[in-house]
Amino acid sequence: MKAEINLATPTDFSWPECYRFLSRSTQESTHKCQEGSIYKLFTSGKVAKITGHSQGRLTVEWTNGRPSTSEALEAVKFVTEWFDLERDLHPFYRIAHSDPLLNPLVQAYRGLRLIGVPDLFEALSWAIIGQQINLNFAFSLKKRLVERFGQSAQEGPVHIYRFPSPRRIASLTVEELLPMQFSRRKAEYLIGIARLIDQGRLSKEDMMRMEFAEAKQQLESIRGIGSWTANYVLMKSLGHTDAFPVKDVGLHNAVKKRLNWQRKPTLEELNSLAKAWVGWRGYATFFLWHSLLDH
DNA sequence: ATCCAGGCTCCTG
DNA sequence: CAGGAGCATGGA
Repeated sequence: MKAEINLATPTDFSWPECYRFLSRSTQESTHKCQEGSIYKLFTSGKVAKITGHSQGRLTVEWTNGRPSTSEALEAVKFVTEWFDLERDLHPFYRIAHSDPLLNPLVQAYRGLRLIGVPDLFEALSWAIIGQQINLNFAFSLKKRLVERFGQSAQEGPVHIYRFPSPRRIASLTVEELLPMQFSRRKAEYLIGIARLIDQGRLSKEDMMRMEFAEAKQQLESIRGIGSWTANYVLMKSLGHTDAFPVKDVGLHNAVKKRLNWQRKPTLEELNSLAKAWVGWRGYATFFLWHSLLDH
């Protein structure tokens, strides 16, 4: 297996815009952005360097050892889901172009794709960590968890980490998470979900076979997962472009800012705006979130 | 100081 | 069954 793989990118793909989203926090702990490339640690313990190029091309390179066939396939699958490379965005752009709120965003961020969290446990954990608290605090909680319980590898001068496995988190007690400033509730949610996944009672494979409503219902039946978290995960990990976390504060702030309002929109107003986005409400939400990086 | 952050559960009346 | 307290902490 050669140590570099080329992937074709779709027409509507902007590496710089995706990179900008993935660089949004200096506290990010599960990948490293450096000089236009992104480094990611895979299960094998090998680090891949991902770089977008012009001419509709993206490369995945291994810097510390050649990948086996299965490792290469894992990486390709991951990158494809991470950048949503197989999505046909024409219907979304058609909707967005005739929408006063979305049109400026798709013009400005042309080629941005919904950056996912392909691993279901990581997506659920990240959503739970982010409940109620500001994003900076959420990033530092995640960083503590990752640096304490995740695998790591050395890549030049920097350590790079993987999000901890469900098995590792399932083995913890609530008391071990409290000193890291998790609330008791969040620690319980996290460990509970890790156990469900470790026991095989919750899996991405199963969830991917379900219709939206069924998947949402299963998620919401789990302690710690409400409608915001369910929709977040459906959108970021399970590929549902219409999942709509309507209670999201970031979404509220983005809409307020884009419309130049003095107040945040009500849920009724949001649902009303979003009627025009049906089928793509998750994508619309993601573009609105991205707009908060401006200014 | 008070309120709010990419919410949710649980308790109260 | 609607409404509200509590959660952990940092920043405005």
